[in-house]
Amino acid sequence: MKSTIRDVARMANVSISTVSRVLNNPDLVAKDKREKILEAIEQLNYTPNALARGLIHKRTQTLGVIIPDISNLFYAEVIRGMEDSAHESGNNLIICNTVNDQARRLASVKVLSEKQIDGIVITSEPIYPDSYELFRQLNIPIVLAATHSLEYEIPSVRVNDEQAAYDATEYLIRKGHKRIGMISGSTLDPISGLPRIQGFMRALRTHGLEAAPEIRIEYANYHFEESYEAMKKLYAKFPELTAVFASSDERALGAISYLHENRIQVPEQVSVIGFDNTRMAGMSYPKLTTVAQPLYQMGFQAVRKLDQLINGKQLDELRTYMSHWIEERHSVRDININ
Amino acid sequence: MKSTIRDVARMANVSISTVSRVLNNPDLVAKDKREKILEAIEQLNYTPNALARGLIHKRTQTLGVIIPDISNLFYAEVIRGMEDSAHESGNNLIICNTVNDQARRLASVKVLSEKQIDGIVITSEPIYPDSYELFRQLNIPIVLAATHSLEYEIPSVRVNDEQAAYDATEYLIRKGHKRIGMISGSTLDPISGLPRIQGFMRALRTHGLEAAPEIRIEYANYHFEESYEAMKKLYAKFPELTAVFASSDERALGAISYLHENRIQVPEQVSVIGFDNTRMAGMSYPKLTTVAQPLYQMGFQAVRKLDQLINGKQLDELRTYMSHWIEERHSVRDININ
DNA sequence: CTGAAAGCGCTTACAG
DNA sequence: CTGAAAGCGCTTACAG
Repeated sequence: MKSTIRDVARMANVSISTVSRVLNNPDLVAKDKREKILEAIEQLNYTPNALARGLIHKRTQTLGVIIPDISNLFYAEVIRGMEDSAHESGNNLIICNTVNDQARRLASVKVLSEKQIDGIVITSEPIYPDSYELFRQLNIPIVLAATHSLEYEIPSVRVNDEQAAYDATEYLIRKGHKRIGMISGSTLDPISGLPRIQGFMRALRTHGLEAAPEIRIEYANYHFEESYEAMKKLYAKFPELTAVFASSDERALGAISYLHENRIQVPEQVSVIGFDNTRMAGMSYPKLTTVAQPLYQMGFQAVRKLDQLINGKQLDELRTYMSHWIEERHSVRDININ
Repeated sequence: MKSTIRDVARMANVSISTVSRVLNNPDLVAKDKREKILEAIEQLNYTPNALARGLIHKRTQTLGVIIPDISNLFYAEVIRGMEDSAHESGNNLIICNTVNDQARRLASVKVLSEKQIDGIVITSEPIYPDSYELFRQLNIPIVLAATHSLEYEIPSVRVNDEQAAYDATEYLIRKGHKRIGMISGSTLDPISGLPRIQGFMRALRTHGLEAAPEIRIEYANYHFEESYEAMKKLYAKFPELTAVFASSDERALGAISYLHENRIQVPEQVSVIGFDNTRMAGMSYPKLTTVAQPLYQMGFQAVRKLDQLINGKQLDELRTYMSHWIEERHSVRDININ
C-alpha cells in the first residue's frame, strides 16, 4: 500500500498539518520536527497524492491535447515541442487521438474536463459551433495549434498558410517555372486546403500567370496513396508541367513516387516542393525542398500560451503567426540555369 | 464555475447521496426523483469530478506511457494502437517523452505515480535495477512494449528481434546475396543492437558464410545522418557488398541516401532491407523492403495487457512475442534471376 | 510553532 | 427508497 500523510505524521509523532507544512512551506516548521518528518517521508517512500491536492487547489498540472490522427508524421515534432514545454512548466500531457471524428473529439474534451485538466490544446481542427459551445460550457482554457479561428476569440499558434503557399509558389516561379501544378487538400479544409490554394493562386496571378485551378490543381487527402493518384491525374491533364507544389510533405512524396515509377526524373524533369518539413523531408530521395513550419516551436509555444492563459497572464497576442521558410534541398531545379 | 453534486441535489430537492446513486446505480432511485435529478444534471451541465471519484475508488482510468524519443517515427503507429486500446477500455494516456534520459525517466514515473495513474507502459527501454527498484517501491503495474526483461518478471510485448534479424538476413541469402553488410545499433543496445546482430550472424553461419562482424557490420545510432555515415564507412571497408541489412527503417533510408548520392543503384547494385515497417517505408524511393513489426498491434496489446494486469486478470503469458514478417517492396533485388 | 477542524467533491455502508 | 455520516488524502485558515 502507498503510505499517506497520516502514516508520516504517526511515524514522526506530529499532526498531519505539520507534515503538510514541511511539504508546502517548510520554513514554518521547527527544525527538529522538520528533520524527523523528512526522515519519515524518506523511510516510508511517501509521495503526496496529487488527486487530493488537485481537489483542493483546483489544479492538476495536467493538460489535454487533441490530435486528429496521431500516426500522421506531422505531429511527431509538434508533440515533442509540447512535451518539452509541458515539462518546463511542470505539466503532463494527456493525448487524445480523435481519429478525425467530431463525436470522439467532443467526448474526449468532456472526459478531459471531468479529469479536471487545466486546459486543452487542440491541433489542426477547425472550430465548429458545437465545439465552441462545449468549450464555453465547460469553461476550460483552450489554445489552438496549427489551426486558428477567426469567428471566435481563441488563442492560436500557427503559420500563415496563405502566405507560405504564396512563397512556395513564388519560389518555383523564381526558379523559372511557369507550368506549375498543385496537389492540395480539399477546398473545404480550412488549414491545408483553402488558404494554401489561395496563396498558390495569388502568386500565379501576381506574376502574370493564369491561375486556372481546374487544370493546375488536383486534390488528395493527406495520405501518400491518394496523392500518388492525384499526381497521376494531374500529370494526365497537365502533362507540360515542370513543377508541382504539394501542400504537405506526404503529398509531395506521393507525387514523387508516381513520377519515379513513370521514369520522370525529379527534379530534372519535374520539380516538387512540399510543405511542413517533417523529418521525412530530409530522408527522401531526392531530399525534399519544402516550406518549413516550425513544428517543434509551434508545439512548444502552444503549450506555453496555454500555461500563460491558465495562470491568468496577459497573452502577448491572441493569434500568433509563426514564421515559415523555404528549406532548400534537392527536389527543385532552377530552370533559368540551363 | 463548474457545478457540483451539491448544486444538483439542491436543484432537485434531494440529498447528494441520491444524486450519486442515479449516477452510479440508477435502479436504486425512484423514477420521479431520478427524472428530476437527470433534468437538473442536464440544466446545470453537471459532470462528476474525476479527482473526487479517483480518490475514493483508487482508480483514475489513466495510464502512463514512457517514450524515449517521441519524434522517432517508430512510435507514431505504436501510440495510435495504444490510444485505440485505451479508448476501448475507457482509459486515457499520459505520455512522457524522456529524451533518452534515465533521470527524466525516473522522474516521470514518480510524477505519474503521484497522479495516481493506474499503470505504466514503458517502451523500448532496457530495465535497469534502479528502475525496477522504483517500480517495486511504487507498487505500480508495468508493461513493457518493444522491449522486455529477462531478469525481472515484467509483462512485455515485443517481437523476437533475434529471429526477425535472422529472417531478414536469410531473406537476402535466398535472394542470392552472400556479401551482406549490416548497419546496426550499438552492441550495448539490448533491443535494436545485440539481438539483431546475433540473428544476423546466426543466419550467416547457418548458411555457411563467415560472420566476420569486423568487416560486415558498421554502427550507427538510430538517426538518419549517422546511418548515412555508417553506410559510407561500411562501403569503404567492404566495397564488394551486394546487400545490406539495416536494423531500422531510418537506418535503411540513411544508407540508401548515401548510395543514391554516390550513384550506386538500389536495388540494382546494392539491395537494402530495413526493420520496423514504419510509414516511411512505403514512401521512400525505392519503396523499402523491411522486416515488419506489428507496430499498431504492439501498442494495442501492451495497453490491453496493462489493463488486464490492473484488473487482476490472469495474463495469457508474461512475455508476448508478436510475429513479424518480411514486407516485400522494391529495395531488394533477386540476384539469382539474372 | 503546532494541532483541531473544516472543506475540496465525491461514494458507500448504515439506519430508517 | 432515501438521507446523514464517515471517509478518500490532502490544505489552510483559525486558535492557542
